[in-house]
Amino acid sequence: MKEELATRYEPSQFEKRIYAFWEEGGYFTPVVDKERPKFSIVIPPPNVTGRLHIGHALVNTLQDIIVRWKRMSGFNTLWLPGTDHAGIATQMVVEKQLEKEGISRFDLGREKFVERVWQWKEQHATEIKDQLTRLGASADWSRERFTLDEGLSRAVRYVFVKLYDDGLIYRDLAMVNWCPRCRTAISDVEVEFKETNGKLYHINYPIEGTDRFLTVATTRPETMLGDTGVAVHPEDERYADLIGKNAILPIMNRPIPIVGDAILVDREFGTGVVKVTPAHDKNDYEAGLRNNLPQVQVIGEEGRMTDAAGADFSGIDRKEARERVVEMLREQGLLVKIDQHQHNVAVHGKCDTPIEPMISRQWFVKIEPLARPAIDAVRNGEITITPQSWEATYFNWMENIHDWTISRQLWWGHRIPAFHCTNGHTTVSMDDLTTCPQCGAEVTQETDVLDTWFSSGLWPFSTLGWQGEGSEDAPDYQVFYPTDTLITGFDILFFWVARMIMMGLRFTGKAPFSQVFLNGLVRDEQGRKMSKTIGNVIDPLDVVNEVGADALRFTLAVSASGRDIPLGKSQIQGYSAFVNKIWNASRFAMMHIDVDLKHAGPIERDNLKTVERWILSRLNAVTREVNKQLSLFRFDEASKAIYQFFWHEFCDWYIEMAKPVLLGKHGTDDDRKLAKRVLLEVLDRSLRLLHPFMPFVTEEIWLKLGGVEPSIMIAPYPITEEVLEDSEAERLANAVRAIITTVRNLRAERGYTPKDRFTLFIRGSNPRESNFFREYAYLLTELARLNEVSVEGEPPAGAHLDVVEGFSIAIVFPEKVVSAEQLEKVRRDIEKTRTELEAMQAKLGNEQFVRNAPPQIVQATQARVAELQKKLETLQQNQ
RNA sequence: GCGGAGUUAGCUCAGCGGUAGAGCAUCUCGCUUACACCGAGGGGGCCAGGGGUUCGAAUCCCUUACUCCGCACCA
Repeated sequence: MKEELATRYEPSQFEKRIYAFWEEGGYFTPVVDKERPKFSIVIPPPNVTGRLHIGHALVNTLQDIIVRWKRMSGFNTLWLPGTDHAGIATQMVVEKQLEKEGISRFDLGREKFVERVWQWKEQHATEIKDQLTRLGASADWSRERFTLDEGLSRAVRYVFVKLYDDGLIYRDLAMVNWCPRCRTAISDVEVEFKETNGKLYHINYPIEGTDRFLTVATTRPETMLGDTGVAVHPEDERYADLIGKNAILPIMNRPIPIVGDAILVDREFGTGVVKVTPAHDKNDYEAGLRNNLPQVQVIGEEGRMTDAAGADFSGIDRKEARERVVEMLREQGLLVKIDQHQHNVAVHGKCDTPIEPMISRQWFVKIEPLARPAIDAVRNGEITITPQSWEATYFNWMENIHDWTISRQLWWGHRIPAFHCTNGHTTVSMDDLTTCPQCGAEVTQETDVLDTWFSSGLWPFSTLGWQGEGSEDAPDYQVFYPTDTLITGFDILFFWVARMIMMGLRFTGKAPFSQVFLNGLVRDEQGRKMSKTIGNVIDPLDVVNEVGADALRFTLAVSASGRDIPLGKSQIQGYSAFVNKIWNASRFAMMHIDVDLKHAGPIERDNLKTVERWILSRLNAVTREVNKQLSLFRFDEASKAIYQFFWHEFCDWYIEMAKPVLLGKHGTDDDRKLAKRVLLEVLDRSLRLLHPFMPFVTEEIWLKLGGVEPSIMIAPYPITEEVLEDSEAERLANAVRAIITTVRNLRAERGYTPKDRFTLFIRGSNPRESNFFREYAYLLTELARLNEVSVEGEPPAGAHLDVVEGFSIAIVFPEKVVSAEQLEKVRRDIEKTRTELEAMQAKLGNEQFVRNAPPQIVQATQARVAELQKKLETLQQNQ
């Protein structure tokens, strides 16, 4: 080898250079060719709100592993990157920025404000790209998309218009979730419930014309100002006579009817009397419709009380209003009691502000017709979800889905393509209108924008050039749609995954992807959620700077099983040691390899010795395992398999076994040549196996091996080759390893030093085995530190006897007093062997076991018994 | 309330019907010319409790307890 590796593994020395090398090579960009087998995947577009966190590092590492694996496996592979405009979230961060400057978005006005958000977007989209680059993401940046791009916006507009024309989008006055802080309606999925220790207020409502009261209980006394009725259960004897009478609403002194409503009222709960506020509670809203109760809006869009709440309250905040209402009730003697009450408060997931249910005119998607095919697609296996347990959650949600509120009273987003005229006509149109098609009056465009997830729902096809009817021949769409795999967090299963499935099926007639893998949440070592308040947040870029991208990626892969992922410094450190190991093993190999891959020629299998056959056979098995586990999204199993092989088989054993030959201490020149060739082979294949997990270090090393391909990332991914399988070589090599381990154990147990040398007697059960041990006597001598290995001789009396992997061995130790501790150890060994033997014999003595268990199990048990018997007898001779 | 997941070595988890595993941590011994981010070796578990199915259960079924996550939500 001409080139050598640096003495120390320092990722910062080459990671950026390697990434630039890939970009220059154009390896991230697939060809647009319908004939070639393709693999495509779209990134879950990160929000342009800020920097990427460790969760992004995870989801993008997992995608890159799959993408690199598929690309090396011969697929024409596209990983399409991009970002999401993230309506509310981005608007919020920019508003906060403005706040620091002492202005609000209203001071700027819509147009100027949106300009500011675009500036923000440009800056952060660049930053996000840089971060993904540092992680090694092999995404095709030439196809980078943003949800507000012109093409994607056209697709959004087309979908909106089409759904409207099909009667699946409507505009209506309805009870919606209103966020007073963001001053917009939000959809059901954006509402989160927070368990809160609140209060339950019991209030007396006087009954008109009597001196009786009805006691109602409420958690939100301020809403009573908008009460327009009191409900009891129609069959409740306690109150039956009151139905039809009026109660007097305290403070407001307004008569409100007492109605019977079996749906709203649960007789058993509380006093069995419910105040009805149709304008500020979903259940009350419906009860109000049933009983013809008027809707009085007492809380406005900003969470302040309206004029309808009366002069005492108009304009004050809803929180303050609550205190004042309670105070007034107390003064009037109508407050019965206040109980502690634990209940769930609905808050806006983005800003934690308590939701105000409110009647408002909004745009909705009639969802049921879209949901049905989406349910079927998962049910009939067109789409699989991994881990499968999420399918139940998916069905549960889809089957109980409610219409989707898609309008947002925001400025940042896709403006709804509806045009209102002064005569009250509304027209939805692909083209911008200036006059009303119905009456010719002037029109203005709807000011609301669409829910961010409306555009994200089209992501798998809008990013590939689909823009509605007539755009289906877009080349990327033709070649890469439908995509194959979607990898994302389970937290956006409803927000995003479900919507993509619905939209994809509706508009392209195809499921947008066939496999969904939902990854877990990254947590800290103690399983806690990472949060700024706890201070346990790990910034992926810090880790990359510290230990390199490869160590971080490998740690994430090893930890990712679909469940929550505990991540801490110790884990990352452990796997950065592994990268270091790869580096140093490669360094060692390259000191001996003297011909590059291009000129190495095929391996002459007939000349291979047992140890070489063994390592190649093991490598082949690992290759099978990795390919299989990756196809199942078992990143943990796949990465652990290579880790185990590379470190504990290749480095710990094979390299050590090859050293005597490589260093010229043993064997012929041809032996050495062959050993070098095998060393190169195993290193090459291992690097290729590892590449999807550790792209940088594998490339840095592999380039120096002089392969045919210009980059490891387009070299073929190893596949299983039957000729490499060799169970006999594995059996014999395992025996050698076990014998060496046994000698090492005994050395330690008996208190000998590494310098003490022993004589080993070993016997094969046939001439072939004897020859094998004769051939590898030098290895036993070297690695077990012996002075002699005797294959023929009879061990002298007093030698330590044992049976290892079925082979009888005897070891002659130099004179040394055997301590009580050592005798104890022998005794325990015997005890352990005897216990197992007895258990096995009992099994065989059980007629039902022999009769019912599969024959191979019975045989294996018999074989084990024979082995244990032999071992027990041998061990007993040591006493 | 409905649904899902979990409870295995000190920690984090894998194994999901046939002799209890890994990583980290811990202890002992070693600076053997790739690597001390190393090597060799050791200790440590009635697989949450109970019941059942089976020749055989950490693994399947039932049940209890606790934890977590969705969804729904009673004022």
